[in-house]
Amino acid sequence: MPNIPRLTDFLPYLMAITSNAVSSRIADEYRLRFGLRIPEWRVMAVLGDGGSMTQREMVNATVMDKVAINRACKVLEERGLVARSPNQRDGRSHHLELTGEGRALYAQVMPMTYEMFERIFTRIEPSEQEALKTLLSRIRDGVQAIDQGNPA
Amino acid sequence: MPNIPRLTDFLPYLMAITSNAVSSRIADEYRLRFGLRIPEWRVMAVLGDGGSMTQREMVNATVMDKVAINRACKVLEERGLVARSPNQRDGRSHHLELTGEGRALYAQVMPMTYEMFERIFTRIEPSEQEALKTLLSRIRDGVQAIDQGNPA
DNA sequence: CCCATGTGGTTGCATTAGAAATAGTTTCAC
DNA sequence: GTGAAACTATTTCTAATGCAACCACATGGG
Repeated sequence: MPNIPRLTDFLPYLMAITSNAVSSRIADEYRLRFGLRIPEWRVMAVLGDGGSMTQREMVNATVMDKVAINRACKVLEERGLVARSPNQRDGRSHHLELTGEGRALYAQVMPMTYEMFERIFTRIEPSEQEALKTLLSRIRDGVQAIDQGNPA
Repeated sequence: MPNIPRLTDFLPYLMAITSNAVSSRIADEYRLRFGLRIPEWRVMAVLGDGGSMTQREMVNATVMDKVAINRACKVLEERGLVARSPNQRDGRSHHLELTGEGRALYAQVMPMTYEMFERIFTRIEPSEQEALKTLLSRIRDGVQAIDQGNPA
């Protein structure tokens, strides 16, 4: 049986520092070139992909906090990248979508994102990338299985 | 050629949310049972594993910020889990090590850590865990290769 | 219709993380 | 030996993150 793990051999730690390295590398690039932070980029990504949606729908589509979504939307709205329109079905929420300017930026941001990703993951074969995705998904399942037993 | 990635299919995003899920699950457990936060646990882990060392050595041994190390050490010292002793060779720094009480807590914390890890990763075969480690290491290499070209 | 309850969104507050500035110490060239 | 430059640790300041309370509207039961 494996004994007490060294920190530098402990998977949750390795995942944290690796994810952090990747994220902050990409985040620097976004801020530098587009003045976008990660939450704002994520909102643009879901709106660019999914079209018009409410904040709640964005929360469901991502694992982001509703406050993070709200703040990101507010910033993007002030920059004229996102527009709100009333929701007839529910007066509490609005439909949000990219403006023309927003779509123009989206068209710039996404290729850069993909290029950035390719540079970092050049040496990782596509098959390995797929394997990693399913592995990560299974790990999330493992966490969730425990959360079921120990609801916060 | 793959086109613009969906957020929910974008590896850096998946890594971030997965790592976050794992970390916060473990962090809750630490805080609940031992009143330790992640940085404090990490310091205990390296001291428990490596014996006496300076803060700078801890910074090198982990990827943690020097401020985070310093704050964690201060908290642990105030709780009597870690002790400082002067460094004859260099008056700027101290040697830090676990006290008896610190080692006692370490002996409790580490098995719990490992048990927690096993619960989350039950369904991930040891061979897959190893594969994941090397994959993460290669991804870090990829980030570093870019940082070389674009020094901050 | 009216009240109780639930939900989307917003704001405020506390916690955390990191960058920049500071103090004290060492090292090295001269 | 002295002064400049570099380094360890610490403090301070600012930005980011997440939680909890809150408001406005919606829904369902009486």
